[in-house]
Amino acid sequence: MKRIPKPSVPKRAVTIPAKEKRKDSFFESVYDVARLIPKGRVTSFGAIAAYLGTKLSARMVGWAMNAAGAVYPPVPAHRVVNRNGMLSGRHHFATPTLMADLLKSEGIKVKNDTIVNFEKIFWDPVKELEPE
DNA sequence: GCATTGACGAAGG
DNA sequence: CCCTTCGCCAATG
Repeated sequence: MKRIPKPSVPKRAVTIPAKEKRKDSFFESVYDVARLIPKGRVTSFGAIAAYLGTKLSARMVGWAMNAAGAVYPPVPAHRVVNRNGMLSGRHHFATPTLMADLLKSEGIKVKNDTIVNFEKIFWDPVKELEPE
């Protein structure tokens, strides 16, 4: 059992626009969207950030993902890659190959640490998920 | 408390 | 077209 390096889950909401008070914290929103990613599909940090209205803070999404492995329920962080479709976060998994392996298990082809047909399986929360 | 970094992204040179 | 810089916000040193 590997010890999780502390969730460091922020108790406070980040600088989300007040109208987006749907979640208590920015991280929570990120996890929620990430869990909504259909199997065999992937999305990018920027897409999630854009859905949350903080597209300029795409880095925060990545940071949230870092803590994602410590939250519950587990977040399929392996389905989240950068805008390039590269497995930028694979190095943060238990093993460098875990992320690619998980993606392959879902039918996603990974070539040279990059998702094949990234644009085809790209899942954009802004498009797929309609604002209430 | 200030400086640096970070699973990003868009813009500028 | 490739490389560099800025922005964003939070965490860590």
